[in-house]
Amino acid sequence: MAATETLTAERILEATEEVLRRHGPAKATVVDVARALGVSHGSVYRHFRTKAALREAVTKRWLDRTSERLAVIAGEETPVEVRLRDWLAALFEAKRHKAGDDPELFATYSVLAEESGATVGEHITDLTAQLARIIEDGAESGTFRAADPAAEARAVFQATARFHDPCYAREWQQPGIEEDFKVIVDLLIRGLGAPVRP
Amino acid sequence: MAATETLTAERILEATEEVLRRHGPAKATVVDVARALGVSHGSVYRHFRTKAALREAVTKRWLDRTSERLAVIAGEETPVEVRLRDWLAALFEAKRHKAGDDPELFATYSVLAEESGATVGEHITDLTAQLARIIEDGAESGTFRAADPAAEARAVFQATARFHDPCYAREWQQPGIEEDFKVIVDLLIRGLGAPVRP
DNA sequence: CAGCTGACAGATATTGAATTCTGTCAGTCC
DNA sequence: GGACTGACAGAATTCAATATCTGTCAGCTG
Repeated sequence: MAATETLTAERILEATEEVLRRHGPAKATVVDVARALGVSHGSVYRHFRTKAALREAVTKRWLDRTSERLAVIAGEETPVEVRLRDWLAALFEAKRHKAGDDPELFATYSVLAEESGATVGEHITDLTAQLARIIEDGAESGTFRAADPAAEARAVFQATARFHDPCYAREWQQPGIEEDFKVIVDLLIRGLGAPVRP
Repeated sequence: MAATETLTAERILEATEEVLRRHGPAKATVVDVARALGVSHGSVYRHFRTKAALREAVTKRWLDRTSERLAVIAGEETPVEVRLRDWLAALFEAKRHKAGDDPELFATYSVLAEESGATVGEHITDLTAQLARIIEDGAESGTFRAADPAAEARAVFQATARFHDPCYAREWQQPGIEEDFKVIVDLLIRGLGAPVRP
């Protein structure tokens, strides 16, 4: 399809996503990607030095989509304790939705993420920075008494790992998980120094 | 060794641990265990209905050893916020020590735990009950204002997963993990209603 | 006769030969 | 001459034959 257009990194990434969706992470080959694009696999290597680099780029695209959506929430003007809660809920909801909607594709991306340690690390740094911004805002407005927003952001992120780390994906569909989420987030927000919600 | 003694479940469990240590979870067979004991593998099946049951029993023994050690701390008479901190630190230290000391054996037991969902579930229920007791004590003494100690115990356990869940084992040796632990535990203890430590 | 053995059927794992894949590059085609 | 092809070497993966393991049970043994 559309073999007439010039071959770009973007088009290769799209084709790679499609091949991964179809074949899964174990069986998706560079030859498959080239075939889907109607080119020889040598051409793919002109844009990505290795198969690992190609997979890493696909992973980055996928992670960035979530980062961008969360950045919107982090930038809102709502009260910080509401904003923090919304942000964490949005992260949880995004992950749970992806995992529940198409478990196979989610498993595929989980494998990719496992491979691409550095890329995932950057993604986590990014998300933690968003959290730190919210906590800083809270410190300025007097809602939180944050001694070290960056450290507390990391703590909040890690303490809620159960609701965003793929290794817990199977638990996201269980009943009662919403309550678990609420109790942990309440504890953390109170720990940051905010008054308890009614 | 000691092939003259009668064959008991206990002796089989010991031999199984040894075989697992030697061969790893993938290659440890019932025949190996029987050979180590100097009996036929049919005899092993007299005490454990299946290989899975045998592995589950080994896993339970291993988990129970940790539970027992932690129960001692949970039962101490120290101030609750100190006791809670000590308990969580002991859990972290126990896991980290096992993982760092003999990574291969730890990986073996992680695989076993993965297989034995029910047994691990009971172990977690047990640990959470210990935590709940500490939080209840804190509520009685007025240090914590616990609305629902059982729920909060689960929350504290899950929020500190990074420091006891085997899926994070590789991070336990990294520098800075101690600080991460402290920030999360501080946040949780403050969230439970305790005053901040100096 | 209670506890154990060892042969057995079906399921699972191992092995090595044959295939497919990755990454390169000299050469082709606009 | 810059983008692309396709043949190639070595690495990684299949696949099927082969071996091992699990779980059972009739019969042995002390």
